[in-house]
Amino acid sequence: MRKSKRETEETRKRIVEMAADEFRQHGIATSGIADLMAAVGLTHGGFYRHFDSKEQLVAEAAAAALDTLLDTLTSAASGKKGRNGLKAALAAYVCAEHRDNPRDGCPLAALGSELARSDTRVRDVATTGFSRMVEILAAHFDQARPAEARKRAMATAAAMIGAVTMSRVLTDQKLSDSLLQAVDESITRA
Amino acid sequence: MRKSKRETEETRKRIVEMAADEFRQHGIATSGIADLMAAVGLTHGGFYRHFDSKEQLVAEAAAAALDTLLDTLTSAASGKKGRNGLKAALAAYVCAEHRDNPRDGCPLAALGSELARSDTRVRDVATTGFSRMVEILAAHFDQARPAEARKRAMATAAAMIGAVTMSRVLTDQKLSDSLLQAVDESITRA
DNA sequence: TGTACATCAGTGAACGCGCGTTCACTGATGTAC
DNA sequence: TGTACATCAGTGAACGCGCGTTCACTGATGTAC
Repeated sequence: MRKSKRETEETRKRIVEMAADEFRQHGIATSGIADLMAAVGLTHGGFYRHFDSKEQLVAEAAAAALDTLLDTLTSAASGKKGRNGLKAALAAYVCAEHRDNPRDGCPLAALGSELARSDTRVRDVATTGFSRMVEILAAHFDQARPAEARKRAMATAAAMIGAVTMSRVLTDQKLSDSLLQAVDESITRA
Repeated sequence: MRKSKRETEETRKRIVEMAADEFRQHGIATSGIADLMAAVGLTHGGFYRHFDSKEQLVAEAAAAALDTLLDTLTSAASGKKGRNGLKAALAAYVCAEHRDNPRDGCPLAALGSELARSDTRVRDVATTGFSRMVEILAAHFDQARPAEARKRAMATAAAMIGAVTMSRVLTDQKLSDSLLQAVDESITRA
């Protein structure tokens, strides 16, 4: 049953990517290894040929999800200067489509409070991801001095993450929609 | 072993309050009924004399935690007018002390992403709590028309919740501190 | 290039464990007369 | 007001279940000669 090196590498990658999806959709503590492996088309026993523990997978899945998010933000803003780049990134993040699809969205919004209680390795990954998100946003506050741009970018990132998280909590759709709109306007205007 | 009505009522209240604390500190899915009852000084079997299910307790604990939060915000801002009331509420919420003590802090910040995946009853409670938080904040945007004040209050609430949530994720203390400061300044300035 | 052997990806049963929930039981409280 | 009985808060054992993790095994892949 042994697989080739290339196949092994690809399987590992598929597990990480499926985990990133499942964790964002169902939460970390509430996603089981057996279900995850079944989703990839394997049995649970093989998991430990690829990872030391669930926690290691969480760290790698968070990193993968953050990479995707940062690519999305970067490409949304690409080719647009200053405020327009920021607006484009906001439109991609603070929107109903993102709210309704946690599975391929931002892991900080989908898992924020769970990440806060995760071990250091996982939180380190999230910290790096958040910093990179701030840098991407800061590049679009180009009329401010770098230190000031970074501060504004941090506040913007927190508002974006809070907006999407809370928009998913609210059971009142109109309220949820208007929250997203309010945050979008608030940042765009600032 | 039967207890008097008054004692029963008090026991029930103690369970709800302990649950509110434990959930905020350790998360909902990761807090067990047995541990919770032991923390209250009882055995787990008695739990179902008071509640139909864990989910019901979650809803009541979330409501209790939100009540406390709203009292805190209200009393922080009390006696201060307009912008000064907002500043006082912000100082109580977007701060290191709140970040470092999830156990008696805001349940939306402590449990946001878990609440987003909770059942409708729990999310209804969170929705009401969020709306009331928005109303408290909106009262301090008194130079704007009511609809506009409400919008700004929603954006402010999202930023506050996002700030505290993310400040708990970050492993870099300086970065965490400066995130709180950036959000505080950003809202105060707006 | 071909052969013999070591490696190891994946399987599926099994591990101990803690979960939410149920239940028979105890004995103090509440109630009906 | 006192007595007899029903109620029910709390106990602790037990339920089925799913969790993360381990392990003996299989057989294809990789490697050494």
